[in-house]
Amino acid sequence: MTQPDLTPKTARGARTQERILRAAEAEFGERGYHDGSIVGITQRAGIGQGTFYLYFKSKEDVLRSLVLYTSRQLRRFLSEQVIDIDDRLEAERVGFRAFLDYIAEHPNLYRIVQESQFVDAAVHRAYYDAFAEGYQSALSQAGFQQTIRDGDYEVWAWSIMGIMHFVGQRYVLWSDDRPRDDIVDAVMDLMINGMKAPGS
Amino acid sequence: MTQPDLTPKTARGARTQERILRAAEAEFGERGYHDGSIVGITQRAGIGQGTFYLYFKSKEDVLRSLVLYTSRQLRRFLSEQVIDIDDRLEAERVGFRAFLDYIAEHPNLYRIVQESQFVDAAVHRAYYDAFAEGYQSALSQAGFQQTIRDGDYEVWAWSIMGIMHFVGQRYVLWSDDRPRDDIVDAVMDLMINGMKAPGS
DNA sequence: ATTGAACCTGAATCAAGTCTCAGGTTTGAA
DNA sequence: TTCAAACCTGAGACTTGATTCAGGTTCAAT
Repeated sequence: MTQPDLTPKTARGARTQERILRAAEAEFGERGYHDGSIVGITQRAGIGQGTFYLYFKSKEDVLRSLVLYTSRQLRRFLSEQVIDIDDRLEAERVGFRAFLDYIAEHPNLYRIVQESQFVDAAVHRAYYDAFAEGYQSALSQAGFQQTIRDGDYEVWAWSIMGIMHFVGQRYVLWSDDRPRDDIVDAVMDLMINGMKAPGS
Repeated sequence: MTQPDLTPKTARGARTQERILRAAEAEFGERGYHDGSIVGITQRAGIGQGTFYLYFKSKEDVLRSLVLYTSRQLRRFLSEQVIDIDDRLEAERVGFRAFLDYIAEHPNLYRIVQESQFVDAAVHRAYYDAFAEGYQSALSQAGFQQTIRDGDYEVWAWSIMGIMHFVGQRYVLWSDDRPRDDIVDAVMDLMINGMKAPGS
């Protein structure tokens, strides 16, 4: 009843686990979670089917791993891009641009995160909670320094994530017919200045 | 090779088709599209399995029907709520509130629309394109009347949809620990005034 | 009362795909 | 060189569920 330890013990094992992860990213990204198969993953990885189960408990388990991986990688990437920008609004612009570039570069990972909502809702929610928390504290900091207005930063954080998600979906994943810079400008204009007419 | 006509010819048939649709809404909403089954749908509807195929080509087909149904119903509902409000910003507030109330009332339908992304991407995208178009033309109208600032209304429309989606997901579907009015106020504050600090 | 189009049934068919397992190979520390 | 832990294999046991179909029922028009 004690489940075996699935951690690779040698460099060879670590390499194989990594190949499985990359193969699963391609398989799920291209065919979706349900149509994607273990056979497909192991073939892409160039290993036997049984090998998959040396490193992952199940099909669901590898999806979870991919979501956690994406969460860490994307948050690290965004914070790296923004680390030495003092102005919050400028950081917002750079971060938004970096996000669009990331999903353009990793559409499969991004799709997998979305689909995880219907496979393991908890891991999907944890992904967004982690982002929201980071955003909210960045906004609080900026508010304290008077870089931005006072406001309900928790709700704002979720609003900003919503904008990023939908705009990224529409203008990067579905079609990239418009220059990314224009998109970023339009969004920043809305987020910074709002919709209110000048004389009112 | 000519596929049969699946339209109900009598009131009885129409009633049965409607029961299937409602049963599928519950089944897919509660168990998800993939875990949901035709057996489950037909049992909820109180009919035989074969009857399902008198009115729907396949499992996918009934999902498509539900998405189209939701698209029409939600857009009708929102435009009804907003029809005699002249001020666009006030209309925005009322529309947003109505949207939150709708998904609180119909979480299953809303989940199904989301999941359709991974079953029939075209119908999912059409759902959002229809909304975006409506939004964009409402914003253009308001811009013409100087109710709102000039801007990239297409990108703004997708931004607003993103906010509605994420905020609805977080504060209605995942948890309703905060009063809906507060949420609406916080979002409207951001959308109307932006984040910019007063003296800058 | 008759009739045929519309409607309904659910057991059987059939395809897919996850996960296990018994047996074989590789590796590196002693 | 030895040997035990780690690693790898892939056929097949097993489950699940969408869809079909041959046969039965309802109902409204004649």
